[in-house]
Amino acid sequence: MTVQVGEKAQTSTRAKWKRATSYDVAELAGVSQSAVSRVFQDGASASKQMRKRVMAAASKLGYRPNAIARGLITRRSNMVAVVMSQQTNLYYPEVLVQLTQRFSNHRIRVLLFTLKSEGDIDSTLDQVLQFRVDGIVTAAMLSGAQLATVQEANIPIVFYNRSLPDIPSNSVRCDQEEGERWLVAELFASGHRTFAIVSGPEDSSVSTERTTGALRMLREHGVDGVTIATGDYGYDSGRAAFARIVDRHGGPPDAVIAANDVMAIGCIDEARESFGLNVPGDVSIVGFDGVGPANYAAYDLSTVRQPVERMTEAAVSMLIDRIENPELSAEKRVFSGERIRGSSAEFAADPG
Amino acid sequence: MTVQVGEKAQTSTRAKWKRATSYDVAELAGVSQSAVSRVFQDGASASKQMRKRVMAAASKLGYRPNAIARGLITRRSNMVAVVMSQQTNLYYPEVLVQLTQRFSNHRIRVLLFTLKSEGDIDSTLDQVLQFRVDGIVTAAMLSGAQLATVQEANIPIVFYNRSLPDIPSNSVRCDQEEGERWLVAELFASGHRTFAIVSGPEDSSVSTERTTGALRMLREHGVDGVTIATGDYGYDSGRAAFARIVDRHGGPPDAVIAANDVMAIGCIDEARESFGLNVPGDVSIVGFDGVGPANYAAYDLSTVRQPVERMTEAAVSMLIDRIENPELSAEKRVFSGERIRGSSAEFAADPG
DNA sequence: CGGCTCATCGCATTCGAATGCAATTGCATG
DNA sequence: CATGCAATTGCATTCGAATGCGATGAGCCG
Repeated sequence: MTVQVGEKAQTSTRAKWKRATSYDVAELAGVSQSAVSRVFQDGASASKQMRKRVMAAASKLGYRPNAIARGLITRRSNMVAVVMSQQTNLYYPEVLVQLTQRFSNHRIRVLLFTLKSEGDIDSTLDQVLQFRVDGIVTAAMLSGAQLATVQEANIPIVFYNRSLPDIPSNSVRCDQEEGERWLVAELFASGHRTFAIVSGPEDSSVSTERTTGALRMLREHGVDGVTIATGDYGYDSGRAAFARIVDRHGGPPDAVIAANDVMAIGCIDEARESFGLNVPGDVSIVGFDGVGPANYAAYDLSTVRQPVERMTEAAVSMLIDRIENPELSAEKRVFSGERIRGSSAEFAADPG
Repeated sequence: MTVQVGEKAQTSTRAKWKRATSYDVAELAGVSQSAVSRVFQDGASASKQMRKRVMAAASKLGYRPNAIARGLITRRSNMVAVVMSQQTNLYYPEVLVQLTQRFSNHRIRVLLFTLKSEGDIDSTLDQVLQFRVDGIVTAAMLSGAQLATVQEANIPIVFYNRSLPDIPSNSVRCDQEEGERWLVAELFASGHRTFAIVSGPEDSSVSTERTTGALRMLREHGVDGVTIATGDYGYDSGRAAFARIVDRHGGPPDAVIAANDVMAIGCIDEARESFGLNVPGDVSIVGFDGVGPANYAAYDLSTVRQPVERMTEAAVSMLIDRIENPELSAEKRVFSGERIRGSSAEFAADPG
């Protein structure tokens, strides 16, 4: 091992390979290690002069409490796991940003786990458990056995935008079905009679909820034989889906219901560019989510916006409650989406 | 403390408030704790039958090695910090997703830190250091003092899309200036003579690089008196900026150079909707990044795409190299952006 | 059959901070 | 001045896994 000092500017005079510990600080300050520990805690008792001496020594050594060691003894890592499928973050980055910042306000850090698709949670879950996170927010579905594993480990968990029916578990979600029902109702009320649906990936529970919600409402209105094309939530898949729909349907339907905004935008572009159709004149197109591009003037989607602010706030406070109060019983919070009447679909005039 | 058992279904017969430790497993298996530890390590020596006995006991107890405790003794947390400004993730979620997945392939987890703007790193950096991460990828600028702090703590750090001139540090970035110079060159070659720039937030170093890059090239072509409007990388700010530009310029310039795609899209919509202008007939608009919406048919931006795949791959492997090999000297990797000739700007015909 | 090597295993210690308990001090009160 | 109470402080232990070292045993060779 070559001794290589002085190459880099050492701000401090002590060239240290090891980071300073509370013992080092204690020694320099001439106090006990416990004292150092207490100075760096919130509610601990330490005199003013003690604080001063310790802080002086600490800053001289560049000491920072070791969160790992602290976590070991306190059994609190101050980390939560956020589990997301790739899509969730790609098409809804606000969710992650807001979760992170809200947790951070509570001095909690986010350990991020992303999944290629909602399928491969198993190995991920194992990792989550190994890191002894204080809690979990998951935007991916878990099987009953997986949930049991988590509960056995006594780790509070909050489901984001999914919920396990009949199982007591904490969840925060947007009412996908209600949103779809409104969209369908508006479309139907304004005269649309033939419909097509662009669904998301098969393993996306959100897509399933939206699709079945729309289908159910359509059936209630006596609409059957709805063409369904599957996409992957991406723009290109939306365009391809629209083309397939026209093909299978033998022309454009009155309305296309896409499982998210990005695919809806894809549909609009395909309708306009490849088929020379007028949106919403020839075909109405609606989406779901209320993401940024839905507002772009070229699209101005009719959609349902998820109240991300309130949902993330709810998820964070719910999880923190469960962390501090493990015996709290389960709770499910369901938010209605915000109904947005854009110009991508012909809706009846706003009654309001 | 009320004893409250049986409320929830306990899958296992042992109602445990504490998670199983390696000692518990050792006891049940009738071996030493060291043996358990070794079975759960990669390169450690343990006989086949030992493995079997220990694994049996472990799975019976639902044992999982405690990554926190392991991190304390090995001085490796197997976590890296990813520091991002809000914008980076909102307008470029791929970066985070890819970093996370690539690290995860190396059994490394991502601890996420988001900043409202690039300004408030100080408090964040302190947190990063407390968690004893093995390394840092930062998409936010650090001051010299901050970098010194990190280096003193012996934590490898890789800058993503920023670099400190004259300071040896690891960085991976896209050549913003080169990209802007190409855009300007194309615009100039195709006859544009009056220009405006929509810059990003003042504290975004990426925006600064792009803006000054464009300005420099313009000046080299003898163009002066360029109108500059400031945005915040968001769509609405792009629209507002365009309006201000027209106002100050007394009509639309030949070309608008936006610091990112989203603002470029905002400019296009404002030009078309509010001013009835033709893009690119009346005004050419270019962006930067190559994000998803840049491809939408309604916009089809001329832009420079960042090679995110290669950049994240480079950042991850560079950081891991430094973690495993701390004495490696600094390295800067600069990638050229991919030049995209969309239809949002009138470019001379592709020579290729 | 003796001696040797090598794989395997257990013992004891270590990582760095938190905390219960006891000792000490300071301060106010009677 | 004696007593009581509360605030500080230090000692010793604890959290859970990793690891150097020595002990044991198996297997191999001569």
